[in-house]
Amino acid sequence: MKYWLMKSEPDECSIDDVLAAPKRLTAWSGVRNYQARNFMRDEMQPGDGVLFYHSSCAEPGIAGLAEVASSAYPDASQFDRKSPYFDPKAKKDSPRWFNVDVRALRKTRLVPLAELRKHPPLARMRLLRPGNRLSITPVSEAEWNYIARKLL
DNA sequence: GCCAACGTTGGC
DNA sequence: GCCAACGTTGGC
Repeated sequence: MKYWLMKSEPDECSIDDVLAAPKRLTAWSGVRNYQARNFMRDEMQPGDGVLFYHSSCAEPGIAGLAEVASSAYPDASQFDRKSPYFDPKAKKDSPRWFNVDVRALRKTRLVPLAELRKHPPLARMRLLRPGNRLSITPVSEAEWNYIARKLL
């Protein structure tokens, strides 16, 4: 069992949106970064823990808890000409992009990015590294436990 | 809206 | 395989 932090823009898909969705599930499609793709395709397992993070908004931070709900499968949006995530180089028989399904578990209080930075045990979190832009980052078990017990 | 950091593209 | 140009991310 592993732990992850996954960023979503709340204007596009907030924790409330996923909680309100059928079965509280959403396909985590649209990821177009190879490192993030590889995490989903190669390392994620159903049941892995997910910190649901709101990015590119007034108050960026952790907004909820979720879990990985499927193994990875080809991202449908890469083949959809009308989608902003359409990729003309992707082929049906050799997809470039993959995604997992994510199930929302519950909303938490909003733990702002600025607050996360104040906690020394979290100083090495991938999310907090200078210049980090990855939309999916691994979270260590120690980081996960600290956040779950002390910050949520 | 700005801008720094980063990833990708494509010419050579 | 290098690297400049370009596009994107995302906090502020």
